Amino acid sequence: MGLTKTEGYTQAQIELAAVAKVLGHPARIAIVQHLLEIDACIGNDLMEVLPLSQPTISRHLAELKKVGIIQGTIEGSSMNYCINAPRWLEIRQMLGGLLGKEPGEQCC
Amino acid sequence: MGLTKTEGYTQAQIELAAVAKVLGHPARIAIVQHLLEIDACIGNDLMEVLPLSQPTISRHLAELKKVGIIQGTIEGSSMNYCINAPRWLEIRQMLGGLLGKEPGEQCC
DNA sequence: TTGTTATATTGCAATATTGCGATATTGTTT
DNA sequence: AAACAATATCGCAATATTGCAATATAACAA
Repeated sequence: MGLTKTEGYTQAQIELAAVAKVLGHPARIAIVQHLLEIDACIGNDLMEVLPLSQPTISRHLAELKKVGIIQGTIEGSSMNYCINAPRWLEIRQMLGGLLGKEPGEQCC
Repeated sequence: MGLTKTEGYTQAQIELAAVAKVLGHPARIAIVQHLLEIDACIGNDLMEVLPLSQPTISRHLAELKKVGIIQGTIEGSSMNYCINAPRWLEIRQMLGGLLGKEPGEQCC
């Protein structure tokens, strides 16, 4: 099918998975790391950072934007992408909530 | 293509993405949460927790195992899956290292 | 041995993802 | 206006993912 079932899960589980999924690609990890590093970024800079073509980078940026990790504003004829700070803190909470749980004793 | 390029990224980026990717599905999120909750788990319990068939659950378990999030030991005729504690702490470090970075001033 | 239980694997169909070249689109410059 | 720059979208091909039914496998029970 290729289509993920959404019935039977909590909204929190679905959203957590959606965020993790978007982070599940090295190019998007690299983009996020780069943005966190330099605080602001014009999209084309990424052509020198990533081993991908311009259209492909554009798509990865769109995916990151879809779940709110980054936001972009128009800056003349170029785009100004950066981390969406409030959302980033939200994601930290969400993922942190999962990661923070203790695995307990080794049982098997 | 459908095939993710791996050249041009650091090993850390590739591994981080691989872990995030596996967490990028609500069923696998639910499995991990459930395992963290009850500390141990026999695979078939999941049939009552997830809205999925037995073969599909088995595949999700296999994916979680592939990146080391869970481990399974044979317990008679059933499986005993649980969180791989040392690996879990490793993953917490990896993902935490990314999430912990401050997004800085809102720039756009 | 035969049946039962628990899990894994196979085979398939449907959809999703990834990547790029070509082409829009939009703003800027000359 | 015409050329240029930066980014987005389209169209395509190749591969990946998801899900289930059917089947295999393995341990246990009667």
